[in-house]
Amino acid sequence: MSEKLRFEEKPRVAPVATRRKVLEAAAVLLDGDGYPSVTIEAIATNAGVAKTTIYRWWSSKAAILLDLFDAIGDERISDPATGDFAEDLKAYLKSLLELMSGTIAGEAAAGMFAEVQSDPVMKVEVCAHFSEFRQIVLNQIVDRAIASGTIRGDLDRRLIEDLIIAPFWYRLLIAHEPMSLEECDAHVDVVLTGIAS
Amino acid sequence: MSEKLRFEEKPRVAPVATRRKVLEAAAVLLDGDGYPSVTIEAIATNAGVAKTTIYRWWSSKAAILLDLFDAIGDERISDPATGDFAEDLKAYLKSLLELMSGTIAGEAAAGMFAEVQSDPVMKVEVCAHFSEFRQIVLNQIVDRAIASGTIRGDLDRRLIEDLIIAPFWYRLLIAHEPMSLEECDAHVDVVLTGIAS
DNA sequence: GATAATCGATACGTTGCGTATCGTCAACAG
DNA sequence: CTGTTGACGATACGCAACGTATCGATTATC
Repeated sequence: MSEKLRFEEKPRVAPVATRRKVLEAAAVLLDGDGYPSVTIEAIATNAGVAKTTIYRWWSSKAAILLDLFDAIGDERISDPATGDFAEDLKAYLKSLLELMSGTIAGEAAAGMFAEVQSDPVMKVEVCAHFSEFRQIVLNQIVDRAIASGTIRGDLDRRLIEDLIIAPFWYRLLIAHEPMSLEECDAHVDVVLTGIAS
Repeated sequence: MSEKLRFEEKPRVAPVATRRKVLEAAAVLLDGDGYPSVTIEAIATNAGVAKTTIYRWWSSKAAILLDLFDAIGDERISDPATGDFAEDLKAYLKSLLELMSGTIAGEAAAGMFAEVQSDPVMKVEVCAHFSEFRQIVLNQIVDRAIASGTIRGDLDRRLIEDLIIAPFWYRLLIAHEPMSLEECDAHVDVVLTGIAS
């Protein structure tokens, strides 16, 4: 004890087996009867896990959905790096579309945002997490385009990235009519050239 | 009874006094302690109205929020018609911003979308309503711009309008960091010219 | 083989939703 | 003036889900 006290980092995450059972049960429910059927009690039952166990490792339903969202999305969106900015963006949007429409990640996101409206603490966490999630790859793509002079360097980064990505989430989470693959392409083209004649 | 039976249209809306009391109470709650405090029972208490009365006229909390959203937004967004497309768009976005950030309309919208995640029936209604709401004025502005040749006529209408409006809603409802007035201007400019060098 | 962490089961209190019942009150028509 | 109708308030339910507490059993780890 010659050193300062070490507050050892306890593993504040669920044991893998438990986490796997819980997230899988949540995914099955979400995929089956949709978001309304995703309740803590249903998850517990379907996972063959006690409700108390869930509350030991997750603070709320939003936390579970966020965890699930991450588990699905992790390492599924990679940088296309085709060498062409437009192609990169199109590939990026399409892989995002595939993930969000082809899996339950989209519904997890929708449920997540619904949940945090009544939970200020998780709200900032989810928003921060979501923002980070969206930026990891997009940032790299935009970085290259700015460095190579493909796109204007005088614009605010956020403005650019929102312009690219906002319609995607808007269609998915608000309009509930996800973009099609063709619309992804068309969207990228018009973002580049603008709508003016 | 020589005529066909007439199924007279009963007035399926609440009497004005009741509606006013309920929506006002909902607004006060939303403005005060935020969305989590907006419960049917709290609305009833604050409005000095019995819960049964509320259920007589509204099918769910989402219906109340939708009604409130309309009541606030109705006739508050007018067509600027300045003669200049960019100016029209900027004025439009700013008045929308003022409405959504300066009143509780934004929070009503957020609560509305959270609510309908667990209510498939209201979900389509809210989405349709919301889509209509957003288009009334924007459509006119875009119409004029296409007619006058200010913007390209070869683009999909939805693509154009989503590009304009999606970042606004994305920032407001998902990122929970509404655009600033300056960002509205900058956004319109870049939508027109694109981000390419 | 002891200690600690994790777990399942169960019970509990609470909130909020949505329904049912019933007596009251006001408007309005005959 | 009286009867009918429509809206209302009060109250009581039943129910689902949340989140907490307790406690004995199980597993892992040293």
